[in-house]
Amino acid sequence: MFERVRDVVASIPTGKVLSYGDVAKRAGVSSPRLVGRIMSEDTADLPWHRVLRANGTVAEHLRERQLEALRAEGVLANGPKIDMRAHRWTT
DNA sequence: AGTTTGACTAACG
DNA sequence: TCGTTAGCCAAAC
Repeated sequence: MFERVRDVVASIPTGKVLSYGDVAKRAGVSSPRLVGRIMSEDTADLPWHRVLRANGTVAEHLRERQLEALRAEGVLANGPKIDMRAHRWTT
């Protein structure tokens, strides 16, 4: 199931983002916490910065890197939060 | 085997 | 808009 989650995250196009809940749903896992936990263990090649909370914020220990990475991909934050409505990956 | 802990979310106040 | 509560799964103690 970890592979499933990783696959979903890896398939997020540059400039787009997903919430943990979205990733969980796409990956077919039961809880968004799983996604977070999985990524905390193994983010090796994943664009983990493209995954944020549903409200567009991120955990503090990641926030700086997160925003920096997203900024580099064109997902500019209007402050400490990301504009999910604009950048949410919808297919 | 039971408790604690997270890169979480949705619902309430 | 921000803090709290309850529900959630798997790993670490």
